[in-house]
This record gives sequence, structure tokens and C-alpha cells, in this order.
Amino acid sequence: MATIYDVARVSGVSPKTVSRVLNGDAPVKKHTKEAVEKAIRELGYVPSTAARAMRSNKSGLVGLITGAISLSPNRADVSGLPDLFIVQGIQKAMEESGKTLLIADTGGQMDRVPKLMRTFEEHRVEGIIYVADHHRKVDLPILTQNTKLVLANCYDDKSTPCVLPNDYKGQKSLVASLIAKGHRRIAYLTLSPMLDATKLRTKGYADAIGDAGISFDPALLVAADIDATDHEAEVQLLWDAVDRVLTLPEPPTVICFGNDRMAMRAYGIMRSRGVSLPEELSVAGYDNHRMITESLYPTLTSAELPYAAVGIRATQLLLSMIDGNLDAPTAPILVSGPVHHGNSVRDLPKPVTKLSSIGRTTQ
Amino acid sequence: MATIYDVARVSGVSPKTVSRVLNGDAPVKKHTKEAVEKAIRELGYVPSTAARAMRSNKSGLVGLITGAISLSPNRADVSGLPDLFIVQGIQKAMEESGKTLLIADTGGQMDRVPKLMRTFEEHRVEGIIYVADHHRKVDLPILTQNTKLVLANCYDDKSTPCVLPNDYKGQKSLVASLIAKGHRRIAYLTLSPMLDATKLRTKGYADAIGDAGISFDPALLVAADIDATDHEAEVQLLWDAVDRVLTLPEPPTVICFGNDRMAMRAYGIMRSRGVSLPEELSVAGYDNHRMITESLYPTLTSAELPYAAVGIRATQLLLSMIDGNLDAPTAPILVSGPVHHGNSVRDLPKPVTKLSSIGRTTQ
DNA sequence: ACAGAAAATGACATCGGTGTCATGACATCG
DNA sequence: CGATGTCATGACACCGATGTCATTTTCTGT
Repeated sequence: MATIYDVARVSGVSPKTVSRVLNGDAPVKKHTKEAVEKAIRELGYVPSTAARAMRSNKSGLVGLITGAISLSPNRADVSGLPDLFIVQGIQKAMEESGKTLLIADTGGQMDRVPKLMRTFEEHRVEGIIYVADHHRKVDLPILTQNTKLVLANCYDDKSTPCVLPNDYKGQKSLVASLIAKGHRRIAYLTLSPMLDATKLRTKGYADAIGDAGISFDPALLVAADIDATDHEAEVQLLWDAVDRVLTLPEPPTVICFGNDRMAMRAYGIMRSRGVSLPEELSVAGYDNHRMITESLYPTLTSAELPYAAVGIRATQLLLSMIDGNLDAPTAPILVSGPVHHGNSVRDLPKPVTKLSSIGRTTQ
Repeated sequence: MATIYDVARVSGVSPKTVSRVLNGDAPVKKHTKEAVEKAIRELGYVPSTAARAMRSNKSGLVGLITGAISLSPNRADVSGLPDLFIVQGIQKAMEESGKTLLIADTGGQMDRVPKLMRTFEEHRVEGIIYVADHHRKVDLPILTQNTKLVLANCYDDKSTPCVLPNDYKGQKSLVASLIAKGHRRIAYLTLSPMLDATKLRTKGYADAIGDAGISFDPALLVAADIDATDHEAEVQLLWDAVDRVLTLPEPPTVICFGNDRMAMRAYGIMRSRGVSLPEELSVAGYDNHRMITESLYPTLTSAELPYAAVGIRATQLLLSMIDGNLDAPTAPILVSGPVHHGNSVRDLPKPVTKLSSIGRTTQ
């Protein structure tokens, strides 16, 4: 492989001058410059990042730890939006920065993380992004010294800088939009209550109806997706939850589901029950998993889980930390996504005025 | 960041001795060794691969070019098995080799490949794997000098070493297994005839029935998945193709589809037509896309498209080329996968003997 | 035409490891 | 006991870039 010395020799100048041509950091005579460029072309010279890294103490590398590549395709049916979208956002944002991404996949085994981090340190990465498969707390080994670390879709108790989806605001916006369409009996069939996302979204739901002056009815809030190892059991739980809210004395006019997949299943359940969507019942999901929302009929209203944006924000944050422009933020950075309106939510005739709204508004 | 010199100073030995402790390539007194290891621990010393790479001219890096990360999740509905599975295979195999994987995603734009290759060369990767999204011919820019290159799921006309799924054998094995179950009228509804995979599989189909002494009936071979930009049109083409073979004077007892997704759609079509599976008609797919094959009822018989294995083989090939153990193979390496038997193919009562098989065996 | 400034270029050291060779301390053997 | 060999260690150069500083060439203005 040709080196800068070879180029210098062939073009009859000093290596330093070749360096100047390469980096354009000092004036070089036009004639000289052309000779050097010719030599570079002839020799097929490509500068070595390793040598550069050594001299400048900057590797130009950024590490990414994720399980998204090894797990995503198989897992498409067990979870919400695949975290691969976060990785995509990171790739996209990183590309523009000129840094090179070193991707390490855990294969789902957390105990491999220290080894991966070690490899990253040997390569002197300028920073590391850790991506979790869902909004949750993590506990990573502490990095030696001052390697920059950003958590994406997760957080820890050492106040490591992190970027999270704004689950609170997402659900709140979604429910607010339902209220704006005239709905007042709004059921929420959640994912497991153990999830951070569920806790936050439930608060968003409660605040949205509270802000609208609607009283909170605990019967409308049902955890419908407990960790069932069994696929059958999962479907049955959902069926049961739907049944429970629909047979209430005053049933909801709309049901929000913990994610789009639950909503998709609900379409089938409604068909079985002879309930037509959205005429007799409106439905909303979460994630805006386009493969689902756009292919369902009617198209599904859903709050976007802004995974690509989380990846992009995490990258921007890391890059700014690397540049030293910014101290690490102490609070999590929250990323919000819009509500995507499909045809699964219908406009409800509004009561004429608040004063006259004495009769029932449902059914 | 601590260097080998810091370790040497703290432990009171020469840098070279520290190097020996690190690499174990020369005897070191036990006492000295312990002192060095203590210093390494205290300083949190991590050797720099950049410096190593410079001295040894070996980066320990391998490049991977793919579009699987940026495209896979969105594209799950437009293609067969996602090529991400190939990337998974590569990651897995590479991990054991101690090399570090540099993943570059094209984002679907082929014109970005030269830039990515350039970056890889700057990092002095020891080899590059190029992954295509489906079995096809590619035309990559020539690499400077002797950088090792392996193509996965694709080939070129410069006889670059490549690893391909054995589409011929896959379809042949599948059809042979159908014949073993007593089927003799076997329809094949293919993907676009322009695809390499289709050509190879069609030959596999023809050879399998030929080997069984069944005469080839062109009416049973229909291209059913032309590149329709429109989703609707695609479904209609499939419906039409199914209709065409089922209304033949002597209809098939089993239909093979170009991929699992087509087969999945066919389930719906059969339901509409009132044809029960597998009692009245057997069905087989291709890819063994588990998300589909295992969740359909009845479970789908499918030939495995061995993407993970393609990734692993490609990695092994590249690593052996890097080690110089092996010259590049001149012919493509073909990877075969098994046929996965689901419940979508039923055993057909066999004619008692060949001599007495005068009557119709169908319907 | 000449001093002085500015532009263009080069010599050399350095980054952090490791290969090569030299050297000193012991052990072994005749 | 001295010659020889082995073991353990260190000095030094080198990999390929680039920062620092020195030097040479070219450009100004008077």
C-alpha cells in the first residue's frame, strides 16, 4: 500500500507538502499541487486513518451497541416498533458527520457488553451510543475515564446523558385529539403496567382527560398485555379486556391500545363481535408502525413512537459532546412525535352546548 | 489515556517488556509480569489498535456493505426473507474471529458504494463483504490492489468470490418431497421470471418432476409476481394465476409459490374460493420465513432460503482469504437449506402400482 | 535594487506500539 | 573454572501521518 512518502518521492516534494495538499491547511503552489495530485492518482494512494489517529489522538470512530440487528427480524411479532429504526436514525445522522460507525451487536446477551466496550476502547472510539430495545432503565459498566456515552431509548441512575421518547406527551396528544373529535368515554387498554412507557402514557391519558374536564373512570383503564409467554393466552387476555370495557353500562366510544399490534388484533376481535369500525367504535394504537397502521382497513390512528428521531437526537448529542461544545445534559432529552390520523377514529357529533349536554352522549 | 510507556514507568520495566506481557510472545519473569499487570490495572491501560495496526500493517477490521439496516423494516412487506438475516450470520461468524466489523449501509443508493469503499480503505480493512438484498448480479467498482472482497447473495462477471443460496437445489428438493408424498400434478406460481432465483428454481422444479418421470406441463408453470408497483395489482395477478391453474381440466393437487408471502396470500384466496387447505389442495412456499410459515394455519411447508448460512459461509471464505490459506474460489459457493415440512401439504393416497395407475389420480 | 514581509516548502520530532538486535545474568557442562 | 547456551530484559528503529519550527523563495513598496 502506497504511503505519503511514496507520493512525496514520486512528485518530488516533501511528505509534509503532500500532507498540506491532502488537508488544504496551508497554501501550496498550483504547480506543486498538481504534481502531488497526479502522483496520488498514479499510486492509488489512500491515507491511513490509523496513522492519522495516532498523531492526532482522534480515531474518527463512534461505537454503537445494540441488539437490534440480531433480534429484530425474529422479534417483529413480539414487540412494538423494532429498535432497528433507532439504529437507522443513528446511521443517517452519523453519516453526515464524517465519523465512522462501529456497530456491535449483543445478540441479546447483556453480559457481552463489557467485551464490546473493551473492543471499542481499543479502537479509541470517540463516543459510544447504547440502544435499548424498549424504553427502560439499564445498568452499564462504567467506562474508563472520559469516553463519551449516550443512552438511546433507556436511562440509568448515574445520570448518563440519555434520549428518550416522550411517552407521556405522545399519549396525551393522542387522547387530546380524540377529545377534539368529540369523544368523552375513552378506554385505554395498556401494555404491561411494569413498563416505563405504560406508566408515562397512563399519566398522559389521565392528564388529557383531566384537562378536558372529563372525570377519570378506572373501569376504562385495563392492562391487557401482561407478559404471557403463550401467544394464545395473549390473545385471550386482549379479548377479555375488550369484552370488559364494551360491556360496561356506559361503554367507551373509542379504545386506545398499548401498541399498533394490539389494535390490529382488536380489528379481528371487533369483526368477530360484529362491531363495525369506526362507525360503532373508534380505535387508536401507539407506535405508528406503518407496516400496520397503513395496511389496516380502516387505516389506524396512532401516536408516533419517534424512534428514528431518538436515534438522530442521540447522535447529535453525542457529537456535540465529542466536540466539547456542550456539557452533558443532566435531564433526559425527550423526543416527541406527532399523532398520525387514520380512519379508525370517527368524528362524534358534539353536544350542542355544554349547558344542554344532559342526555347521554354515547351509543 | 494511559500508554504502554506509562505502564512501563509505573512498573519499572521497559515498554518492550510490557509488550511481551501483553502478547505473551516471549518469556517474562513471574515477578515482573505481576508488577506489569498491576500497573495495567491501576492505570486502566488499554492498548491502542491504531498503533498496533500501524506497526503490523493489520487493522483487524473487516468491512460490510449492505442496505439491510436502512431498508429492512420498511420493506418487510415487499420482498421475501429480509437480507438482514445475512448480516446476522456475518456478525455471528465474525465475532468468533476476533476481527471487528465496520458496517456501512448504502441506504439503498448504489452510488454511495464507492465512498463507503474509500472509507474502508482508509481504515485499511483486511477484507470487504458486499451483501445484496436478493440473488442477483452486481457490478462493483474495482478495489485498489489486493483488498479481499467477497460477495454474498450476489455475483459479478469478474469472477469475484461469491456465496449464493442454492435456489436450484432448494426448489428441486421441495418438489421432490412433494412427489414423495404422492403428488404428481404440481403447479408452480413463480416470482418474476427476470430474477435469477426464478430461473434456477424453475430448473429445479423441472428436473425434480423429470427425475420422477412426470411430464412437464407448461400450463402448470405461471409467473404470478410481476413487478407491480401497485399492491392491488399484485394481489390480482396472484388471484388470476391461481384461478388459471385451478380451472385446468386436470388441476394440480399442490401449488408451489415463489415465496412464503405469496403462499400466505393464497391462503386468503383459497378461503374466498371455499377450497380447504390441505384437504382439497396442498400448498408450499419458499424462504422459510418463520414469521409466516409458523404462524399460518395450517403451518406452511417451505424450502429454506439459508440466509444466515450464506452470511456465515461468506465470512468463513473471507477470513480464509485474509489468512492466505486459500486462493479465491473460481466458482460460486452454493449454500443449500433443508425443506421445512408444515401441515400445508397432505399425503396423497398412492396409486397401488405404476401398472394399474390408469385412472386419474386427481380430484 | 533592496529591505522586509509573506508565501511556499522542508527537516525533524512525535504519536504508541512491536520487530530486531544487543546485553547482562545465570545455568550447564566438560 | 571457563566456554557456551539460555533466559530475561532493554535500546533503538520503524510503521505513516502531522505539528513545530526553520529555511528558502517570491512578492511588496519605496
